[in-house]
Amino acid sequence: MSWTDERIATLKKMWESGSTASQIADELGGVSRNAVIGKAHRLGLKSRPSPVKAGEKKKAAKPAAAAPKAAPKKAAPRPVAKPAKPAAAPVAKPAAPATKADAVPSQPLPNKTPDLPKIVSVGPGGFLRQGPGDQQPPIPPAPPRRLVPAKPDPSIADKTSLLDLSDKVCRWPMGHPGEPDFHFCGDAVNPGFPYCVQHCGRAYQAQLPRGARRPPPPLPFGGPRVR
DNA sequence: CCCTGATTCGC
DNA sequence: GCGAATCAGG
Repeated sequence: MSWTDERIATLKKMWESGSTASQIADELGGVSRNAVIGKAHRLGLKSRPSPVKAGEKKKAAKPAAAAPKAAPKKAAPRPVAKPAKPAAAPVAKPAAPATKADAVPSQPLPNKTPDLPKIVSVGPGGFLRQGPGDQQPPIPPAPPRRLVPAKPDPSIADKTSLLDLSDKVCRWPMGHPGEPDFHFCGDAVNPGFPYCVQHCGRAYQAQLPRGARRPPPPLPFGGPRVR
């Protein structure tokens, strides 16, 4: 599998939405979790709440890690020494949740929250499912108007692509990412929601108890891909 | 054990 | 550039 524009776009969207690398990899298909992470980093995306780095100690004694490695798998001695690179590239935004001490949920308002981990889930086609409340933050700068350029495939020339999403059009996925005709609904949204009225009906179905749940619920175009 | 992301390094 | 192997925290 190669990293096409579409796949990269999906990767970016999902990564920035807080989807895990596994989810992204699974959605894209044909790539491993590691591949996604590797690509994400190469793209310059970085540092979602990483479990390992979250509890960063002040002491950055990194070299210790390399030592125990010694003989990985191949007996090939690795004289390579990559020692001093301490002040690499600190994140522009200092991590908010340094310790559990913070919290202070004193702001239920959906106002502009600085860096709280956005709770976003990914729907059937890799779209962003967001709470109606926090629709506002995610698309502040209305990007340059693009009337369907950069879309080599004529079959989706008039469709709503991943890049054409705005807070005014329905984000319901039609098809699956990576497929040639993948696009979004694009209808006018139900105000306050990411979807049009019709798709809101699908997106916000009440969750029934497990026992009483209807197995074959309506899903867009066959629902999630089966693998 | 499972999960997560980060990093390294051979390809 | 890619991603498996590896590391490391939860």
